[in-house]
Amino acid sequence: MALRHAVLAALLDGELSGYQLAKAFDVGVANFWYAQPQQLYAELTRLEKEGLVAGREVVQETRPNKRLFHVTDTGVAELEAFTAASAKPAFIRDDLLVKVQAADRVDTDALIAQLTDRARIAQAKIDLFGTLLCRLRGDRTEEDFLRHGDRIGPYLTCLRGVAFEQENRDWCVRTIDVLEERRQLHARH
Amino acid sequence: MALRHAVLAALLDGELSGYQLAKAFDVGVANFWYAQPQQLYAELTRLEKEGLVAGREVVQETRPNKRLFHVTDTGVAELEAFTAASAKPAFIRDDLLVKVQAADRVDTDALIAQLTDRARIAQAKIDLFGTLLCRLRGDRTEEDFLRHGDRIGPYLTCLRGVAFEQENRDWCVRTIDVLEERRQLHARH
DNA sequence: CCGCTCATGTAACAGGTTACATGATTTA
DNA sequence: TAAATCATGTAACCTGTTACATGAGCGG
Repeated sequence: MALRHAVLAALLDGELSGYQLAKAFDVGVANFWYAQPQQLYAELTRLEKEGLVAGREVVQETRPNKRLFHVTDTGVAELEAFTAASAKPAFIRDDLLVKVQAADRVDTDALIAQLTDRARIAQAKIDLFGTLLCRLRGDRTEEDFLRHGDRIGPYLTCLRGVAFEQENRDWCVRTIDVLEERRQLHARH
Repeated sequence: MALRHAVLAALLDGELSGYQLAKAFDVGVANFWYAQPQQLYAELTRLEKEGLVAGREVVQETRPNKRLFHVTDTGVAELEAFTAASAKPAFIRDDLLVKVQAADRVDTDALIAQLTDRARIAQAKIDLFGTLLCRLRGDRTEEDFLRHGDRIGPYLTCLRGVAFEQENRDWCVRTIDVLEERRQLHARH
């Protein structure tokens, strides 16, 4: 069960409702973990039952009531133990790469379209993460912030996200180039 | 069900036994998909039942007999359909990044050790993929191979793997630097 | 003789995905 | 008036992981 730790790590930045947490898992947290809202609601319930997070009801008038959760001391201890335990190597599972692996035997038109799309999405994420990084470090330089900032965890993971998406985009563009050039060469036959 | 397509794509390069396929999923295929041997044996059985791959028994004397599988025409058609369908965006799920997200609140010693380890593993993969790329392109230059080679799918995915692991390694090293510098600053208090 | 490679699986369990469900308010 | 946002879940299903199981040959 690993989602729980991602939730705990995400909640370190402050109280969040299930809904807000789901939003966080759509942007910044998506750098290191992906989860659907349903999973998060279920996980929050479990974590609360085990005392790793605590929630408080917030009554709203124009909106449905919500419950804001924060990490308890037990929760922090759990994160501590998790961090001390050795991490298993991360692995990639990407449909698009499977398709590229098969590129020699299948129609490349649809593939090029998907690579184009992926490159566009990657660029959007790069832009998003860029503004996120600016917001996190405020008016300090990156060096200064990383040396003296209070909360650098999210910044570091975001740096990783930017690098990942840049590489993602560049690889897509390169692959599109290769496939298109080959298509032209093939057409001349 | 996506493992099936990864298996089909991996089998495009030639007949493989379940055991050999497991080896492939440990090296080259690991660039785009990860799976355990048990999964592969089960998946091969299913794929054979559905006629997407076909196996033939190879009797061996000094070794246990094995069954070599290849993709059937139906299997290629399935891959074709899979490639045409739109890919959902890939996502990352990495324990180590969760730990870095929480880095401000937990002990960093164990974390630095894990980052060091990860950097080492990444470097090993870079080296491995480097030799793999050389083997795939033979004596041709990369440009030449990508333009005129028969089977560029595995090469392209491997390029992606190299870029990913380089970025991985660099980010680990950078993060270690940051955490160690902060530790020294903190120690002076 | 111990551990590695070849070679293939089963069974129980944990975890994740998809589909379904509800309902009020704000914005275009 | 249609769509998006806020807010929370349940249930069925699919997938993946962990543990267990077997057995022969080869190399140090």
